[in-house]
Amino acid sequence: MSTSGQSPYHHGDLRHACLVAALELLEEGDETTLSIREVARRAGVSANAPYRHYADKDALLAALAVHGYELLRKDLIAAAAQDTDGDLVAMALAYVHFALDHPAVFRLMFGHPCNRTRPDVKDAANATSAVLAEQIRGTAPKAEAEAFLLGVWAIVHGLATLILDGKIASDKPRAMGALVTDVVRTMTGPRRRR
Amino acid sequence: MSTSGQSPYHHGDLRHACLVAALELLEEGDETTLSIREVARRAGVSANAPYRHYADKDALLAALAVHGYELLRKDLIAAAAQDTDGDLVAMALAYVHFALDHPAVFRLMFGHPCNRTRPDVKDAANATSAVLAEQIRGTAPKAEAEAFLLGVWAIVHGLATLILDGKIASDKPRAMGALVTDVVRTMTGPRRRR
DNA sequence: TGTACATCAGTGAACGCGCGTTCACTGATGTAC
DNA sequence: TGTACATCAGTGAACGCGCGTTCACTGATGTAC
Repeated sequence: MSTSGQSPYHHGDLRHACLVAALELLEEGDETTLSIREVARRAGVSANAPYRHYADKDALLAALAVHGYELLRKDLIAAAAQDTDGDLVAMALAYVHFALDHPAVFRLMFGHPCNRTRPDVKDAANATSAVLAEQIRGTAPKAEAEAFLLGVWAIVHGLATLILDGKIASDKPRAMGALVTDVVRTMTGPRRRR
Repeated sequence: MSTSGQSPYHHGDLRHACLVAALELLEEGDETTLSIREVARRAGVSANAPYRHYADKDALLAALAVHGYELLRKDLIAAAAQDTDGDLVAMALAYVHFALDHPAVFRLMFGHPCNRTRPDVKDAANATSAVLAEQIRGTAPKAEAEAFLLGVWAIVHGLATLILDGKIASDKPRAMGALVTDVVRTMTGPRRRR
């Protein structure tokens, strides 16, 4: 495997290059602008070369989703280390920031059918939500552990998607981070005057 | 405008028929299976007839989104009447049920670019979230009204999308409705032992 | 160290497909007189 | 009540497009002897 030479007939690591190109495409637009042909173009390779490494388009999408779940999982683990006991703010921020940083990947990860059909994607998804679940359970009131877990997940996921879809405006001087912090504190903190 | 006759050259209400056909298509699959040509086929009309009523495909999608927002708004208003003071369960259930009953429309309403570009869609979206906001504000603790509003919206929207995307399993005997009720009560009710 | 050969990772051309959209057109409708 | 005509709402054929995917192929690589 040598990458030297003027016109390398062998690419070197086309599998990875395809993944990177596909991620670039997703960052630029949405899932509909992603095609095997464009990925091949970006990788500087003929239109059918990617088929050496991905059985079909679905396989490439699945690989992207798996990659996304791994990234998110790492972010969540790093954030969990910052959250002191009883506080879930750092994790919530990590979740929302991931969505804002990789909108199309995030949508692919949660909306695409490959989540239902591909075992590898399901595994990656489960591994990621396990991190989330463990951290949330650590701060949950004992009697309502299950509902609290789903509630917090729904809050961070809901905030992420609503912001992503422009339903929660950011035209205020207040930053998104402050907003997320506020909401999470309000909904998970001790309830005050009704 | 007569619908009698053996082979009506004039359809009668093709505008509406297109909308209905498009909704059917969305219920059956996802947004990618929706095409002007298929809509025309369903309506029993030539491939370009819909262009009499919708400028282009985007206009049709926008009309679908607007229709979806109006349906959701009506559901929310009906639910609001059922919610006694301080309780948001009926509205939460209405929101989630709408998403489960019309998954593709729901995704279109929140994920599609026409939400950002089409003023009519934005108006419909605002009218719908206004209903939500008014009802939630009525039960919000005074000092945290804004954060509480976003928090509750995030919970219902998060639950809806997570369930829709199969992230929250329904294989337990426990019904989705009970789950949603539980989560909403837990997250909005008085906080107990930590 | 050199060579034959299996294997791997690409190429280039071609396929069929369904799509969005446009064009020139025609059949039906309703209104003015 | 009858007729000319503008207008509306469809038709049918065609366009170009980019796509996913397959095919037979070739250049490069590495390994056995």
